[in-house]
Amino acid sequence: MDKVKGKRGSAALKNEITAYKRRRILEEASHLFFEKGYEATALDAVAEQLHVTKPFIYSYYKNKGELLYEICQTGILLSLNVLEEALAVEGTATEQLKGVVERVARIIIENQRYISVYLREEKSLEPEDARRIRDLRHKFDLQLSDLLAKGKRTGEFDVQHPSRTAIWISGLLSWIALWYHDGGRWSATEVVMDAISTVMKMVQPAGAQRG
Amino acid sequence: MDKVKGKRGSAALKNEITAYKRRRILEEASHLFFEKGYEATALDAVAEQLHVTKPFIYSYYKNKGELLYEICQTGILLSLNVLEEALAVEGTATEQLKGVVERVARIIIENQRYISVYLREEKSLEPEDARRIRDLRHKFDLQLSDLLAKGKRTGEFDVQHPSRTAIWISGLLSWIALWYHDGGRWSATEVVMDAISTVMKMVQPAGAQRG
DNA sequence: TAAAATTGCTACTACTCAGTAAAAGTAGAA
DNA sequence: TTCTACTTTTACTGAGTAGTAGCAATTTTA
Repeated sequence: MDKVKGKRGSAALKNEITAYKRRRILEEASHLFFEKGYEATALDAVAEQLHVTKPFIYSYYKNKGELLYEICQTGILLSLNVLEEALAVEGTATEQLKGVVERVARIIIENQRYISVYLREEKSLEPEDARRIRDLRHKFDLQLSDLLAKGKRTGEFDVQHPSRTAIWISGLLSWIALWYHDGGRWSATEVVMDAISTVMKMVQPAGAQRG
Repeated sequence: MDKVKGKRGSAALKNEITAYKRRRILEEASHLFFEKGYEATALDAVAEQLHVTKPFIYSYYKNKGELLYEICQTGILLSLNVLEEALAVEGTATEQLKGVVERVARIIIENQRYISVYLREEKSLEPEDARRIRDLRHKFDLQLSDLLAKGKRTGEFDVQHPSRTAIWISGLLSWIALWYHDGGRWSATEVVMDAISTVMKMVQPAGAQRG
């Protein structure tokens, strides 16, 4: 009767397998979009990486645009999730901000391809998809802004305009995705540490440096 | 005998006209590349904007890639030129850095389309072109780094690692091109002022804030 | 083992677009 | 007007690729 029937339980497994295939397609697509750009990457090339054919991809994704949408969404959701994770840790605004920058910077380095595809290919998204992504981005900036406002109230931070400062900070973090590269002049840890101290300088009040 | 002959002087005028046509093509191309992306923009569309045809463009540019190269180059050269202009003004490291950030931020807002096409479409450049652009970019970061090192020597700045800080600053400036938009929440002047104070906070030593 | 359902592939269409050959148009010189 | 040189267009080719119809292979169910 039900679409999800048969030996109960095997339907769940099947869903897992379908989800796995979708994840693998997304993963290879993100690599190629990152390396060659969205428009310049043919789905045949993505299929080849997976040792399957193009119609295989079309039976898991509606079209090329959906693939791009999910990559962009993955990038921003990963960041948003660790931001919320860091905010859930009890502590002063200073401690929380350090936690946010550390975790987000790390997740950006580890998932660079998702974030930079998002930053570079926003214009290739369908308008409706672009709006949804922008909303997520906005949510990120808003939570960061709230944290800055909290630190301002407690006197920990000196920021005249939390929402504008939040944009600079989220810009600094995004920027990592655009220039970092493995085996470059600086290690991931150095970059993360430097991001933390740079952000703290941006918000610390006079006479409070060296923390 | 000479390629440049005929009524002497008219050759110069002709060169000016050719240069003007090239500039106009570049300008329209930069608008479309900015709005729709490089790969997604057909040269027929660029030609249409200019009320000419595609072969017209091909008689002033060798191919589509050359157009992209010149757009990217324009973006970085504009920034590099105002940086050098600001450095030529006598003053303390603090004064010079403020001058640099103000001018570069302004030029980035005014020429947003060139800079953001450069940031987004670097992967679409021919390898050789990409290298040349990277060299210009590197020159920018290096001069900024030298300024920070100078301020460090005089005790005006507190930066442990000038070349890394230079990258954060040039990232902050580039970031403007990616999110600023006319008629948005903040005016160009507000953004420029905020960029200056944010950068100064990043480099100012303890107890020196509010300058 | 046979029927049914699912999954993936072969082979294709329809279209877009970079780049070009060659003709047509235009302006100045004689 | 006619020759010459240059500028711009018309009309085309060829390559690449998003997306699909329908078949083949495999697995599941009975």
